[in-house]
Amino acid sequence: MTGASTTDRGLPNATVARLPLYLRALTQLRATGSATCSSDQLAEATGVSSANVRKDLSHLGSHGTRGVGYDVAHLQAEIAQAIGQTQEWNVVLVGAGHLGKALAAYPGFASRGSRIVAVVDADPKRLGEQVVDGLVIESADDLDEIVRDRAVSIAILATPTHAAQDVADRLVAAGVTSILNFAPVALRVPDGVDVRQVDVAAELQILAYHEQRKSSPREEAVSG
Amino acid sequence: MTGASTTDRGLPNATVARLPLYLRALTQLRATGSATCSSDQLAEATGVSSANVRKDLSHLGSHGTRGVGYDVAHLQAEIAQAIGQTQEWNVVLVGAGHLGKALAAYPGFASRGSRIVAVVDADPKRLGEQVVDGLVIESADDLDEIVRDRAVSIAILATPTHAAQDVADRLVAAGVTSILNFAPVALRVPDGVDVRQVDVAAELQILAYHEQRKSSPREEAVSG
DNA sequence: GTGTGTGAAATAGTTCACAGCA
DNA sequence: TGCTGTGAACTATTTCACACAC
Repeated sequence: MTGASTTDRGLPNATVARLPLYLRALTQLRATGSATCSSDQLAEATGVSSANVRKDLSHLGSHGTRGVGYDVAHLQAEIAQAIGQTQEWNVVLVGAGHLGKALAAYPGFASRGSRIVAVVDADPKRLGEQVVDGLVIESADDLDEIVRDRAVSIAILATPTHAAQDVADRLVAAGVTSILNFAPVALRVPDGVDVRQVDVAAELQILAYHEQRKSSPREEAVSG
Repeated sequence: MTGASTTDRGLPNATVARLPLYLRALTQLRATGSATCSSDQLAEATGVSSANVRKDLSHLGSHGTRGVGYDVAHLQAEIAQAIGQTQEWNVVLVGAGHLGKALAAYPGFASRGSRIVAVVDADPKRLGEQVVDGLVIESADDLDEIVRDRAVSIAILATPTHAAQDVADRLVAAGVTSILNFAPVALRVPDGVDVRQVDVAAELQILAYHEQRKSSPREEAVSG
């Protein structure tokens, strides 16, 4: 079976996770003036195999031209449509510590479909502080109002670990249905709410595992 | 086939990616004074299914006790061993912008096996600036020396996008064999070098895809 | 009873390899 | 001739379900 039933428009998760990469690559290609590109070029630019690129794009029902490749502008528009980049998504950022401020200042969101419309923090001492042009730290008590008034559906959680679950509960109660969580804790959320986890220390631990294997002596042919 | 041949000690990648979660959960359990725990408890704490927990742990050749569960301290030690947390890993952080500084200040690395031993930046104006107790921004020109003298094998890349590939090349040349890359670009590295990618904007785009599906009208039973 | 360990089944994802169209 | 689109094969991962040890 194909991983998505005939009646729903759903793409395989693995494909969805790669669409942003293709979009990035296409934007670059477009800037260089290329009108078309092959699956090999996209593979080169994204680190995905070319067969995998073609399979992914075929899930979009996309139309490349045999012998030629894909029309860059057209494919870009198709992917943008598929992942909802035809609109901007309003995001609330919770937690204005070092990481929160760094994320608030990150210039890469706007060009990729997301806009941080509020930064909130629980610490009264931080209220009113300007983190970046047009963004002033607001009170976490106003989350409900902010989420509703500014049509927020996505939140970034950059709070201390101990506060994360509580904040998540309040975000969900206020109507947020997607959370990007930087706190190293598994959030419990109701069905219908998506959580994606970014755990930098865990990433390093995964790398450490492979490092350890690289340096340990080869052990082959145990029995033959 | 099992995904790892009999002759190599390798764990499935999916399992490796979850070991840090189990370790985190076990550390917490230990703090609460629990001497043993069941796969259900670990499942609860990590968001992984209990069957999956048991399968993962069985790959370690781990010994739980039927009817009882796992010995928390013992399992913790076994996982720590498996992912190389019996030693500390020295990490160089490249790029001391907002994100780099936030990462340098992050307190969660030390307790999870990694230590940032240097922060470097290409901007001469930043040299000498103290980012955190004991860490002063050094010149990117000294990367070679730093990597060699401080036994660094893992690097965190928090540079602007346009500089990332160049820095990666130099890191690899200096002997780094694992890179955690925050720049939104697919790094080209030789075989034997591991790269893990963190792309926050892409994460938001993935969430946006699911948001879009939630709000769009249900389309079911196309034909019957 | 209780909860692990594990084959077997089910599902998900990737790669192969080639027909077919420009 | 070049490159897409895709069934089929392969590989990876998760879930099931239950024998077995405590």
